[in-house]
Amino acid sequence: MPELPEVEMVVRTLRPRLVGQNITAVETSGLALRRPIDLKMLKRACVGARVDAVRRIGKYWLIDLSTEHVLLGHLGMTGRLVFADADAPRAAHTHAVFRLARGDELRYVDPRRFGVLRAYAAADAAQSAELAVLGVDPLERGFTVRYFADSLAASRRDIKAFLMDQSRVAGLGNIYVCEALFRAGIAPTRRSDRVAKKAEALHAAVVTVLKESIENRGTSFSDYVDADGQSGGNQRSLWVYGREDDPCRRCAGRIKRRVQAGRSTFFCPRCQK
DNA sequence: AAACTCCCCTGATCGC
DNA sequence: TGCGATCAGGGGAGTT
Repeated sequence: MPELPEVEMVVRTLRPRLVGQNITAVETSGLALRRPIDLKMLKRACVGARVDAVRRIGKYWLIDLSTEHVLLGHLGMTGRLVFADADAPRAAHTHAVFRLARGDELRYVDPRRFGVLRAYAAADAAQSAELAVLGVDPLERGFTVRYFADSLAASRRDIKAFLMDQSRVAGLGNIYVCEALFRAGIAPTRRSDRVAKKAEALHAAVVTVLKESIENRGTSFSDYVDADGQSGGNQRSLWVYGREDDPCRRCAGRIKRRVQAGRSTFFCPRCQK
């Protein structure tokens, strides 16, 4: 579910409600996410900690704690972070609860349990299994046209698979890959090293598609909400994703769907070459 | 290096 | 109305 813009919205809505707050206790459901949750490590990091900062790298959210630890999470397909009063009933599939000294709780809810929730010593986080493999975040300074063009030139995979690969560009998922390729006018099956000439246009398309979605508070198909419980509005601005057989908004031709790397790709055969 | 297949898990939807 | 098949915005492991 959540790709870079949705995680960015979660981080932005967490920040004012969480920074400066103190965590007094942590609980978990006992069920594993993608991997089992290490409750001992979560407690070591969180109990008695003050939240110093909330940030994002790719699709990961990070909470910096005064204990010199970092809480790191990924929302998978269906993960949510929600605030609730401590005595409010817990939603089904609540797998972690962080009690705040203020009296309320931050809860991690994830029906499909494809998410990640881990704590690291602050000095170790960047070298963690999750973060060490990530490429450049497309909204950071390091995402230059040069970096992107060189990276494209070095790959013979199709451009859809390339853009989905978090070790190249960290944060794009199925929706924004489809949208960025449409915006740049590039067919999803083109070989990466052969779109190098269009690297600048594709680079701009990636950045624009992400920024526009953030302005629209992210894309909500079914379950995505930010930490205030708000749905996004970007689903109304999509050009191709989820629009199989609908008319292209640019040329009025028919939007097609094909399966690539195990996932649906939506594209306009007339607008994307 | 990259493509495949299968896997993790729940829930919504669709065709019969 | 019920029921199974299929699909979903995520990633990873193991195999060619």
